[in-house]
Amino acid sequence: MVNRQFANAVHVMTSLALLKNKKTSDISLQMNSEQLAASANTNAVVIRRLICSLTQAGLIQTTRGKSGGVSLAKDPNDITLNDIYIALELSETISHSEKPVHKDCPTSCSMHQMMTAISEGADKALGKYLQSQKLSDLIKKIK
Amino acid sequence: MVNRQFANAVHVMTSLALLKNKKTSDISLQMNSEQLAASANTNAVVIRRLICSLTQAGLIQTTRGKSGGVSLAKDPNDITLNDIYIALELSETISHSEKPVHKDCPTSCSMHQMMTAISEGADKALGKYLQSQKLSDLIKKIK
DNA sequence: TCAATTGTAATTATTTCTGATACAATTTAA
DNA sequence: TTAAATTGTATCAGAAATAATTACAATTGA
Repeated sequence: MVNRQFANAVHVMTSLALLKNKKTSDISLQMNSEQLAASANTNAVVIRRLICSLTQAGLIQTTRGKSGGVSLAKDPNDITLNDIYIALELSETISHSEKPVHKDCPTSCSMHQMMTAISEGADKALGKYLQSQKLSDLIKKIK
Repeated sequence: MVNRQFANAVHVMTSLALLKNKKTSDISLQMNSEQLAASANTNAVVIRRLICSLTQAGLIQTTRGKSGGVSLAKDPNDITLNDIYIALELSETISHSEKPVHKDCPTSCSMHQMMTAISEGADKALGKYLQSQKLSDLIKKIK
């Protein structure tokens, strides 16, 4: 139940990676947020917000102003899904309540700490998997 | 970003497991939805909804009517967090859009299939971790 | 200087999740 | 046999999270 941001970010990165691999011409290997939004069937601002996160993480480069746009900053072979996931700074995979505990209930008193540990373990497991998925491998499956 | 259901279900199972381990008396080793709701600081109906899922999965037993309630159906040593997770039949960990694709865009055309594969991999990784966490181990950490 | 673009704030709309009320079905206990 | 307590479930209301939209400042190339 990770939200759509991640899927959209993967979409953006995939598009840019495919573009980077097109060595056939000298066209500027960048796309703008409108094009990316059209491809991902969402709004350009949604894409631009993702772009900010991905830029800060060093995964893409952006240029502002006229004829600006976005391009991949690294080789697809050096980018994993975990890099993308981390870039978005999403909240923990397994959420749990911050509600007050019942001090006379051992379970209630221990749950928060317990769920934090479980959540960390889950994040770690998820991260390990995502780290095994290179962007370069993903784009091989396209067309 | 798995929703609170899972945390609440773990809470319920933990409470019941602790109760089952109390061998000190012959009191009926069951709790009702009101007690569980109080412990988890939520509504009794929320708990009853979880109870239904957990019962159908064979993890707990419920008895209806006066002096009814809920008790653990198996040994905590034979229950993992994955059993609980599966019981809830939550949607996939990584969600992605069902929106129409742009047929002239290779990325758009491939994304759904790609994200489905990624999501399955993530679910599998998460499941493997959750399977390693036994309820019996969790309750050892309490008090 | 103008047009195109990113960056970002603010607002609205939509979706998802939780909480609450109500009541039928069941079953025990008095 | 009747009353009370409980699960099971439907339905609605409210809250919270997410996504979409509008608007505009900042930037930069042509």
